[in-house]
This record gives sequence, C-alpha cells and structure tokens, in this order.
Amino acid sequence: MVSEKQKNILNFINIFIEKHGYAPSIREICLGVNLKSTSTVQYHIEKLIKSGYLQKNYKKSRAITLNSTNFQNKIPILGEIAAGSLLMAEENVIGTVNYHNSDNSSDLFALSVSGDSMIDEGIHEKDLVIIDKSSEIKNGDIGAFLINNSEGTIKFLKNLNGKQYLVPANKNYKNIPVNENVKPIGKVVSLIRDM
Amino acid sequence: MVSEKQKNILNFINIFIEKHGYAPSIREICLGVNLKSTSTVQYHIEKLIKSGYLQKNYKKSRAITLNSTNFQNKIPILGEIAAGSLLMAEENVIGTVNYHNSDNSSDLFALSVSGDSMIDEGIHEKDLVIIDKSSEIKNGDIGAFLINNSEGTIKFLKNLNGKQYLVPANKNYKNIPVNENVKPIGKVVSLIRDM
DNA sequence: CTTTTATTCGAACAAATGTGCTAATATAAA
DNA sequence: TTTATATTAGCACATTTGTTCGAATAAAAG
Repeated sequence: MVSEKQKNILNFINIFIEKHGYAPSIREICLGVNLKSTSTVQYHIEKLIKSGYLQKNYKKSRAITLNSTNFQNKIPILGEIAAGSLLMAEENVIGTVNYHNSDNSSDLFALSVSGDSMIDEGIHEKDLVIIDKSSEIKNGDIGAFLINNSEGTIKFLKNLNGKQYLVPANKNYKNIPVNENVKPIGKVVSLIRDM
Repeated sequence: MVSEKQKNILNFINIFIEKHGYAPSIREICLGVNLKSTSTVQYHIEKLIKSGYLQKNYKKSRAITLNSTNFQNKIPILGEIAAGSLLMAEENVIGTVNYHNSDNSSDLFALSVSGDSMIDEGIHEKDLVIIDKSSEIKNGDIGAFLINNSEGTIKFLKNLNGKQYLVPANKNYKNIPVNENVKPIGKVVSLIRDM
C-alpha cells in the first residue's frame, strides 16, 4: 500500500516540521529524500494523501499537514482486569499514553505490570505493556492472559511436548498449562518504562 | 512596545495555524487584519520578531513560527552517537517517537540501545531509551555517557568509596571510573521496547 | 515475450509569495 | 508650530513554489 519511498517522505516531512515548525516545500522534499524531480514527489504526495497519511491545501505553499492520528495515538491505560472481560469503560481508564502506531490503534491498550514473573525478560513491576487485542499470540510470543476469569497475567506462550503453557521468565514461578481457564487477551507489542 | 495592530496580527497568526496547521502568507495576514499593503504587514512582522514573539525564515513562504507555545511531544530518535558530540542534524535522525511529556521536550531525544551491559536492569538490545539532556544524572540514576569522545553507553552512576563509577547491570562487565574521558549526556528518563 | 503498472526525470509555465523602494498620513513629542 | 516617529499604502521585481505534460526506465503481471 505504502512504498518505502513514501514512508521515507512521510518521515522526512515529520522531522522537518518538528525541526522548523513549518512544512517543507516540494523541492525541499526532493533534496531530503534524494529525488531529482518535483513531479516525482508530487506523485508520492498524491499517494500518501489517498492513503490518508497527509492532507494538502491545493496551490498553497508549504500547506502539507500530517494526519496526526497516524502518529499520535493516545491509547487507554487500564488499571485492572475485571472479571470476565476487559472493562474499557472510562471508569477503568487510569490514564493515556501516546503510542507511535501507524495502523488502526483501536485494539490497543496499556496495562500496568504487577509482579515479577517476567523479570528475566526485563519486564518490571510498574512497566506499561502495550497490548494488541487483535494480534494473535503465537508460540514464543509474550501475551496477556486472563486466568479463571479473574486474574490477568503477562507470560510467554510456549509449546512444550505438544502442549501449550504460559511460561514465566522467573525461576521462582511455574509453568501454567493452557486450558479452558486461560483466555488470551492479546499480544504484548511494546513496553514503556518511566524512571 | 507592542501595538494593538501587532497583537491583532499575532492573534491572527495563532488562530490561523491552529485552524490550518500551517502559517499564513503575508497577503493572507493582510486580509485577516484588514491591511491593504503587504509591506505594512512586513513592517509589523519585523517588530514582532524583534520583540521576540515570532520567528521567521528569510525568503521562505509560510515560514513564520510562534515563539510562545511549543506543544510538541515528538522527539527525535538518533541512530548513533558520533565522535565528540551528539549529531542531531536531520541526517542522523532515523525516526521519531511520541513521548508523553507536557514540559519542554526540546532537550529530549531517544537512543537505540546496543549491547547487554544493562541487561539485569531489564534494558535490552534495541530498546529505545529516552534521554533528557537537561536532567542532571545523580547518584543511583541511569544515565547516558560518552566515553573517550567516541563511544556512547548507558550505565548506572554510583558513588563507591568516595569515587564515582559507571556501573553496569551485568556481571560480565566492569565498573568504569569516572574521569575526564567520561562525559555525561543526560539522564535516562524512560524506556520503550517494541516487540 | 508482451503488457501493465509503478517510479523517476526534465522542462516549462503560472501562480503564490517575500522583498525593496518611495510616498502619504497620522500620531506623539519638542 | 515644527520635528520626529509610527503606521499605512502602492507598485515593481525577483524568487519560491505548485502544477502540468511528456517521456524514459524499472518492476511486476499476464
């Protein structure tokens, strides 16, 4: 859908605006991404507009604006996992965090980590893990799971001797066999730690 | 110092940028504040620049930026630390990341972690660490340092027997005494890991 | 292979835009 | 009043900038 060159252009515009406070001209983009012709840049700009990444005001100079939703997605931080399902109602949202995601981010949310069962993977207490509800948890991935409809946990999902287990990254904890009491919530796609 | 007309222009520019995402041209300001001549606007713009309210890039269109409110929360990701200093020129910026920071974010940047000297603190290879250049690295903090003007590193700063050391979080690495070859870059204030 | 699609370049053109200059008017100060 | 300063206007000019058209090349598809 979006080629490497187009990502390149998007990134350049992003950085340029960040640095200068105003958008680059077509010719400045030419220089920035190593293209010789303004019409080549026009060509890519058109594509990026149709893909929804950019907006542009016809015939006005430096009138490119980024569709900020592509870069500045605020996703909810959930305080706890309630019985049965994830309550994403406003009452349970304890904050928001910006996450750099160009895709649809409606399936993303953040959880505050409690416990030290993943300490050997560098996942600490109070870290924020970003979870994608629509991303399947595959063998070897770290995922968020709901156990007995009550307790939420972050673990590796691993195949051992043909059976699936939730595997911690801490010798003091045991593997948990995956059965009907273990429900996958989503894959852990990112981690944010504030110090 | 600043006349009513100049406040008027300042306000118009402010609203225009808010609405369109880019700055107005001189002639658009003319229309917006009921002035017939572009040179009149130029006259006021000059004054506003000297008074410190605006910045403008010579001979570039729509290149007016406001000095007052910088509400940016995107910070650059630097690809590498070059000899002697941090090169934050556009060529070295390999991307941007949103960081939830309401303060002035001009002193923030991100570095991609290489090596495993902080593995026991859960700081992994390819993690992004957010570094605040203006935040002093105190005893016990994790900071970014430049060693021998060539190598960048992330370490604890600790006081041992009255001397300062860069202390890794990995038994396979040794403490590094802080001397004139060790220059502090900034405090590590956050960590972001994509999986 | 041929055809289609994607990408790139170059050149020319029209419009938008910033700048420079002079002059006129208003306002404040002496 | 005279003088100085601030403000406004009009016009011409050079540059920047966006747009358009045609053509060449590369990559992918049939």
